[in-house]
Amino acid sequence: MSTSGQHQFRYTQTPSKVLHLRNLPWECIEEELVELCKPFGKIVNTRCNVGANHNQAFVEFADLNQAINMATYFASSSEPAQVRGKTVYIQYSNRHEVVNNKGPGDVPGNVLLATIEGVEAGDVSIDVIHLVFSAFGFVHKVATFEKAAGFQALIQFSDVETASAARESLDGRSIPRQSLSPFYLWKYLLPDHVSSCNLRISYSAHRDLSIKFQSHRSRDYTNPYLPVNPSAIEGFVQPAVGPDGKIKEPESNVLLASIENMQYVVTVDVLHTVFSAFGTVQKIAIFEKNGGTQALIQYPDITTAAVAKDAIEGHCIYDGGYCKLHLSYSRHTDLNVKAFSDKSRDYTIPNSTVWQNSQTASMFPGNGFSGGGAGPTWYPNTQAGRPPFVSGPSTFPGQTYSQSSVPAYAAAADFSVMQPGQISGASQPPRQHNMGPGGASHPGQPPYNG
DNA sequence: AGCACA
Repeated sequence: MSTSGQHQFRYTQTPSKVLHLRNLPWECIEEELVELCKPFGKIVNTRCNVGANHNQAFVEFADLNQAINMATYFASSSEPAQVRGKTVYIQYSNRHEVVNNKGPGDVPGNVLLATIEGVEAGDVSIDVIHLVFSAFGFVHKVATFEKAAGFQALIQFSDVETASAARESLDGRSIPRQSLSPFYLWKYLLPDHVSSCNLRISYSAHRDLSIKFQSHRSRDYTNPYLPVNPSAIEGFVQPAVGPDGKIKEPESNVLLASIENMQYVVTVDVLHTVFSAFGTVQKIAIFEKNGGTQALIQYPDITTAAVAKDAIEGHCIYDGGYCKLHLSYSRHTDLNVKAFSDKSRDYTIPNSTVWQNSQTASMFPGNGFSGGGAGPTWYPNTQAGRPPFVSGPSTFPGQTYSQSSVPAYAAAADFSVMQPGQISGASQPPRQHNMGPGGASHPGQPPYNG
């Protein structure tokens, strides 16, 4: 002690919340440092493998007193600090913060930067990106763009934790060619010519993306009132003006859906699922007209209706061309429907407990995607001739192959998103407000409740 | 065993 005191005397150390550690085992890892240091306080940063021998490190504590605690403890302890049996020498660093080896893309934030490798910008739609990332939590905004690195997207989550979970699970993975969603709309995620589609994900320095328009390049799922950029929508799904220059119908917050080739029963629940992908559905009414089935779907605003209309128009609810949807704007602006019947719903009436349970969580098309490629793919025409939805909500197809709870993306080679019906939330009101397609929540994260 | 720079 007196000798070491003399050494200390030669190298006068002013206390710092950064400690310098030396004589560490070669290529000591962060976890080993943390193990050694965390009893003394909160570690905010580390830097390992410093020096020619890779046997030095820096540890930064949140508080100076924590560093002092550690330094003085080992200075007077008969048991030296050790890592893997090697004595570690600890002093105050002559620096006051750790600058670590993390690049800018490694600094956690709530916005992710995804580079989608091996695709052209037009190959992966913003809806697919939204679907994939929504498995981890509510996606606030998405912006896509092309850079030298390729096709990229910024995905904004509520918080760092959600973004980190998504990054951990998705970085280096591929977007699967098709999901197992029974909803044809979300079944084929990639065009045929795309052979692989790797995701490289880092953190963006952005905290809040500025989205000017809802378009095929950018979406703000928190703001249904954001105007749709007509030029950006153009060529995305359906131009609003026909080739014959026909005057487009006046927009409305209520959509009229005609269901063509309705080989299977289309229930209010099914429509709610499909249309909720674009925003809050307020009311639905199903009726017969001219021997066909039609439905009115009411959104709170025109913008949401416009986005939904453009995205869904001409798509089929089921694979095989079944239940093809044709959409137009209704002249209605506020439907007068029964709160709960087999042909209508008013979701704006709170606490309609009769149907609430079936509405919560189990109604997202994105949830159908799963199983690491191993789960059964659901086709309406393989259900032993039985129409899929006749028995009501409990036979929602996503639940027909529900398995035990699996963490999202647990499978080795493919996507594995939790199954519908596994999100607990029987007490959640049906307010999957502004959820995009596949607005599934990660386990432990309740659906967004605006 | 004695302070990094990406």
